[in-house]
Amino acid sequence: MAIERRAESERAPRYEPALIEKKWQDRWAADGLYETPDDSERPNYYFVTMFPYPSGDMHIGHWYAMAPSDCQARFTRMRGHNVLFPMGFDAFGINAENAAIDRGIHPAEWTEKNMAHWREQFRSLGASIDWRREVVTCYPEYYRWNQWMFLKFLERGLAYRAEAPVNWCPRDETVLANEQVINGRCERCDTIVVKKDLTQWFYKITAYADELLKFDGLDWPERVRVMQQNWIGRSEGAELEFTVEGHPGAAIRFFTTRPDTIFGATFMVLAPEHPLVPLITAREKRAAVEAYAATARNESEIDRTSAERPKTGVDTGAFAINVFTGERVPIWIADYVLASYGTGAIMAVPAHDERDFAFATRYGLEIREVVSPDGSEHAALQEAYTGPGRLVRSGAFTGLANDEAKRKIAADAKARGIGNAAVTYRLRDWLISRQRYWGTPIPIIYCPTCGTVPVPEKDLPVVLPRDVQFTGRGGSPLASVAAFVNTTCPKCGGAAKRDTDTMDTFVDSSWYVYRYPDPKFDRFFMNVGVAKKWLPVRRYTGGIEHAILHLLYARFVCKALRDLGHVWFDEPFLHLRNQGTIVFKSRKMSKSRGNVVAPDEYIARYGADTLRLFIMFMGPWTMGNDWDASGIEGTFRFLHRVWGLALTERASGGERTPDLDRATQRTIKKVTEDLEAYHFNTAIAAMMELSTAIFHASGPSRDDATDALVLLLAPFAPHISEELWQRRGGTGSVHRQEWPRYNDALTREREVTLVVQVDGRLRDRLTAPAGLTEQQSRELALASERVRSLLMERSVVKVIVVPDRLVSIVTAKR
RNA sequence: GGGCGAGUGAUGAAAUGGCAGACAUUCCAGAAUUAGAGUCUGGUGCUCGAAAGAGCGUGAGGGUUCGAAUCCCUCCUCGCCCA
Repeated sequence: MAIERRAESERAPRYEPALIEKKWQDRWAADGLYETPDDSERPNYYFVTMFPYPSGDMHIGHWYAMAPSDCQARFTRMRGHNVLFPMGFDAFGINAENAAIDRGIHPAEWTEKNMAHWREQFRSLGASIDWRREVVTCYPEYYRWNQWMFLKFLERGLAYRAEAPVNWCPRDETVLANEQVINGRCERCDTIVVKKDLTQWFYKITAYADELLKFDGLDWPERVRVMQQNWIGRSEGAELEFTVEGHPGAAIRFFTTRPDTIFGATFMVLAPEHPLVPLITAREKRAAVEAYAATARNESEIDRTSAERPKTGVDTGAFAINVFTGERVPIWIADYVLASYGTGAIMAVPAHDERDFAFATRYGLEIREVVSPDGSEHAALQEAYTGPGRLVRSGAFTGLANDEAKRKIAADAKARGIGNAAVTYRLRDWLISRQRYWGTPIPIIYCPTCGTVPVPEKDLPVVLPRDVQFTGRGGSPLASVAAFVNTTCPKCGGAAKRDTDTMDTFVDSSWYVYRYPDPKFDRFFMNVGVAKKWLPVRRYTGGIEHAILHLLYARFVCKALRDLGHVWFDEPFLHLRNQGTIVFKSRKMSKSRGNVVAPDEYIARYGADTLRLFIMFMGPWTMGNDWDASGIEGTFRFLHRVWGLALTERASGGERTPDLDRATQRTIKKVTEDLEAYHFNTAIAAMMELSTAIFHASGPSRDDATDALVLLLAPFAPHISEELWQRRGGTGSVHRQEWPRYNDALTREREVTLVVQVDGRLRDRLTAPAGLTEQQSRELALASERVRSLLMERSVVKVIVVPDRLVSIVTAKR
C-alpha cells in the first residue's frame, strides 16, 4: 500500500500554488471568463459586495469580506445563473486628503495608485469580478450624477440649506453627520466632537422616516433591521405648550411621549441653550443660569446624557402654567436636556420618568404620582413608575387607563388649542456638507443679487479643481481656489461665488449599484435599458459596521429616486447578509492602530486558495473572529490531499463502493445547503471528510467522488480546482460547469446506530438496518443484553422511539 | 440603564430538543526514513480503573421534558448597537 502511494506521488507533480494561481488568473482575464453578458439563456442575478475605500492595502479583513462573497458568486453561477459580480472604488474620502497634507501627494494620484494596487490584489485573491463594469466615484463622469441628484432633490424639497448646531471634528475640520459620531468621537480619527453652528446642506431623509421603518419583502438580518429601527426611533405622543407667567408672548413648546402624565408635570426643564432662557430668567438668577449654561455648552452630549452622572441644573426663577392643573410650575435648566433633540424643552414628570425623578429628588421638587399600577393613590414613591396603570390625581381623567388617557389628553389639548398628537423621530436630516477638498463639489452658486442659485444641469459636472493648497487648516480648501470660487451667476450673469463645500462620501456610495450595469453611460446616472436587466440587487453582502450608515442612506436615495420617477423598485437590496468583524489582538484592524495583517506572506507560503479556504473555515462568517493563522496548515494539507487524490490515475473498471457513493451524495447535499446558509466552515469540513473517504477507496466510486469534490471545491478554491479539472480531462473551465446534483434517496445510510437510553441515560448503541418501524426498534432495544440486565428489578413504563436514531425506555421500580 | 448577540476541550469550532466535542490546530505514541521535513496510522474533555466499564462535564443556579449545549426563569462575563 505504502509503496503504491509513493509511486503515485512520483507520477503526479507536487501541488505548488505559486505555479498555478498566477497562470489561471492570467488565463481567466484573457478569456474574459468573468465578463458577464447582459443577455444570456440563464437568468440574470445581480450580486454585489460592498466596494472598498481604497486606502492603504487590502488586508485580511478585506479578504474576510471578499473571499466568501466571491465563493457565493461562483456557487450561484454554477447553479445556473448569469451572475453579475462587479467591483469598484469608493474613491473620495478624507484619507486621500490627509496623505496630501502629510506627504504632499495629490489625492488623485494617491487614489489612483491605491486603486491600481487594489485591482491587483483582487486578482491575486482569484475574485470573479467583471472589471469592465468598474465604478470609481472620484471621476467626474460619476460624481456629476451626485450633483444632478442634488439638483433634483433641491427641486423636490429633499435638499435644503439651514443653520444648525452641527457635529464638528476639530482635527479633520469638518462637519460630521450624527451617524458618524461614535461615542462622542469622530468616526474617522477618534477626536472628541464639538458643537458648532454652521449653515449647511441637508438631505431630507426624515421625509421617509416611516417608510424606512418598513422592511416588507426584504430578506435582511433581524439585527440590522432592529438597528435601523432604533436609529430612526419613532415615538408617538403629543406636542404641547405651556405659557410662561409674566411673558405673554412666550410659550414653551415641548414634545412628550406621555401626555397621560401631564397632571404630574411639576416642573419644566429647558436646555441651557434654549432661546427663551435669557428672556425669562429672573434677574436674581441670571448669574447662576449664565454660568451653568456656559459650562454645559462645553460638555459633550455623551457626558450630558450619561445615566450614571448625577443630574444637575439651576432654577431660572420663572414659572410656566400647567394648563391642565392650572398650577405654576418652576422652570429649570439642566444639561440632560439637549437643544438638538425635539424642541429643547421637556415637561418633567418625576413620578413617571427616571431622569426627572433623579432630578426632583436632588433639588427637592414635588413628585406627584398620577399613574398607579393598582388604580389607588400612593403616598411617596421610592422610584419612578414607568409601567402601565390607571390615572389618579388627574382631574376629569382620573380612573382612565393610561393608554386611553394618552389619546384623550392629546385630543383635549388640541381642543384647547395648546397642542396636537404628534410623532417624533430620533432620525435627523442627513447633513451632507463637508469642509473638505476630496469630494463632490456642491453645485450651488451664491449671487449677491439672485441669492442661492443652483448650477444649471447643462453646466454639470462642476469639476473639482486640481490645483489646491493642502494645509489641513481652516475649513474648505476650495475656498482658497479663486478660479473655482469666482464665477458668474447663471441667472443674471453677474459676478458670483460657488459653494466651496463638498458632499459627504456616503452620497457617493448611496447609489453606485445603479451605475455598475453600464458605468460609462453618459446621458443619465444609469442606463435604464441595461439596468432593468439587473436591478434591484438580488444579493448584497458587506460588513456589519454599515448596518446603519450606508444602508440607510442607500435606502433613502432609492426611495427618493423612485419618487422622482427614475427607479422602479422600493428597495435597492433584496437580500442582505453581513460578515462579522475580523479583529487582531482584540481590536479592529486598521492602519492607524497599526494592527493590520497583510495577506502577502500567506499567499507566498500557502497560496490564495489556502488562504481563502482558511478564512472560510475559521468559524461562522456572520460572527467574525480574532485573527489567528495557526490553523492554516490544516487547510493547506487538505488541498495537498485533494491534489494527490485528483491526480491518481482513473480506475479501469472494478466494483462500486456503495458507502462512498452515499458519502458523495451526502457531501453534495451538505455543501449545497451550507452554502445557501453561508455556513462555509461546515461545508469545508464536509469536503474534508469526503476527501478522507476517497483516500481509503478505489474504483469507479472513487473517481466519481473525486469528480464531485473538484466541482464542490471550485467556488472555495478556484485555482486548484481549475488546474485539477483540466488535468483530469475536463472540458471548458471548471467555473463554467454545472453544480453537482444529488439524489436525496441516495444520501440515506443503509445502517444506522440506534442509541438506547434507559431513564435518560445512554446504555447501549445498536447497529440496525435503516428504516425499522417503531415496533421493531422497540423490540430490538428491549432485547439488548445490557437493557435486559437493567430491567431485572424494574418494569417498563413507557418507550419513546425516534426512528433510526434512538429508543428511550422509561422504567419504574417494581 | 435598555435592545440584540455570544459564553462548549489547550485553541478555532460542530451539534438548535435525541450518541456533546464533527472538521481542523496543538500535543503524544507508532509506521516509513541515515536523518529531518512531508506523509500515513492510532490517541488527545475531566475523574476512578490494568481493562471492560462507571461517574462527571457545554459561564453559575433553578425549571420544563422520557431526554436540554439547544426551550423557560434568575444571575454573571464578554461583544455590538442605543441611551
